[in-house]
Amino acid sequence: MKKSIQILIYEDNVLLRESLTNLLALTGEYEVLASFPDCSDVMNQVRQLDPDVILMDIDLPGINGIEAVKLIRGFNPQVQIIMLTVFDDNSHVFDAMYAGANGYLLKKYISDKLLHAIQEVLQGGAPMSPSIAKMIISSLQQPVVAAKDYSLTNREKEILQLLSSGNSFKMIAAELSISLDTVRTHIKHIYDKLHVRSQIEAVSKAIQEKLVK
Amino acid sequence: MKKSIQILIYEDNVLLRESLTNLLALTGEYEVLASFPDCSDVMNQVRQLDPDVILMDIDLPGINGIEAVKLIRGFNPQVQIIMLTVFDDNSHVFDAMYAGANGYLLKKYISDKLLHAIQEVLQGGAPMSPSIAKMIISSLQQPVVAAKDYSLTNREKEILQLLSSGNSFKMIAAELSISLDTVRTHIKHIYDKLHVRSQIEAVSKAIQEKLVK
DNA sequence: CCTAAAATACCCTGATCAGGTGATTGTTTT
DNA sequence: AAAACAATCACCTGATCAGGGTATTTTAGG
Repeated sequence: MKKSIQILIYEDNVLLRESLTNLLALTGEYEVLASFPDCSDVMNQVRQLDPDVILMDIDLPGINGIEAVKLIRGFNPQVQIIMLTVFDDNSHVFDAMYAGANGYLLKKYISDKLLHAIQEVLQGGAPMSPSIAKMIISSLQQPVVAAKDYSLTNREKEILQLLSSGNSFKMIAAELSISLDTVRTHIKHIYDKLHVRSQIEAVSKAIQEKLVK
Repeated sequence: MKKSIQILIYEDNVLLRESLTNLLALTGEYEVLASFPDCSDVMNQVRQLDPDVILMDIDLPGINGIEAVKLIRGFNPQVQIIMLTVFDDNSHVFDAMYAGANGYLLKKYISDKLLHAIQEVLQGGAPMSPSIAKMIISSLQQPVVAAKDYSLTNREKEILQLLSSGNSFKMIAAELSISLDTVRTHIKHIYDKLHVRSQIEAVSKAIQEKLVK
């Protein structure tokens, strides 16, 4: 008989906590090691019980689920963590992702998707509800919008790129095989167009506004 | 009788193209308006046929799927585009996302997930294969992983931050109410620790390695 | 209490950068 | 053909930065 998947649950709602436990127990493939209504002792619990998967509610009293993930990730990079949340809004999801969660499931999809989500994280995937995935996609598509037009010529863009990579005027001149004075002329034009008065401002603005890679 | 969902297919593999068409036709809910082996006339085709959903192979001869998405998004922001790909590696996926695709399906999951994925995009979600979702999550978690330790003191970090925002030494001195020479001393220490020899290199490195916001 | 680290400050010299002015050549646009 | 733009180069002046050394005060740890 193969070893069952060991699971730890953090969920403050008693009914949901018990439903989850029952749901997982019924399958026979999963063993719920324990379930807790809060994360007050999360580090010791995870260390001692050493689960394969953690189901973590985001909205917990005391230490919230996101803080808990940070704590866990501080000493355990491999346990698979699936966040359970009623929020499909912005910041919570991102914070949880940054913290190091592996999957995100809206509570309304739990009955449909939980078992599938657990399988996915164990296979190295990142399960998430469609609307959450949509948020992530949208956030990644934002950079496309950027890149204002300062009417820089190709040569000016090239020089701004080199400057932003840490090259001095002298190095740029050598790199492009042109005179130092020519580099300076281009730099002056760049300053005029970007409305800045020093290399620092130019580089800062160029990187901030994604004028360079 | 409700109107069927109208679909356009771009896929260079003949067998797969026909399988997709048959699979969708069998359900009775979808109507394949047309299917093409390349994107040479994609703009006119999308404009005239005006589909609800487009299935787009990434690896197409001539204009590839990612370029095609950019072209389509140029005039049609609402059509739902699902990318079909054999790649679960790096850049292709990101490029497609930046370009404005709505979902991403690895070809090996097509038979299992295609119908479900179409439903999801039509409901405003973003379907994607678990491994692709994983890539996205990982990319969002990088900022957490980053930030090497150069043993900068808090004051040095503060000054590096101000420098990277475009401030001159003079401005930093004024901002922090310390002497210009003190700023210079801190700067020297920062250069030593980062192994650089100019403000440009320092700022470039600081932003590159996410030492500053 | 004592020490190490951090933050503060000053001086000097040479290198680099900013701003202004002017000029030549070739290409593109009108 | 004329005008506008792009890329190239030069010179001059004053400002800012880099690198070296030295030194005092405050903070944090053992």
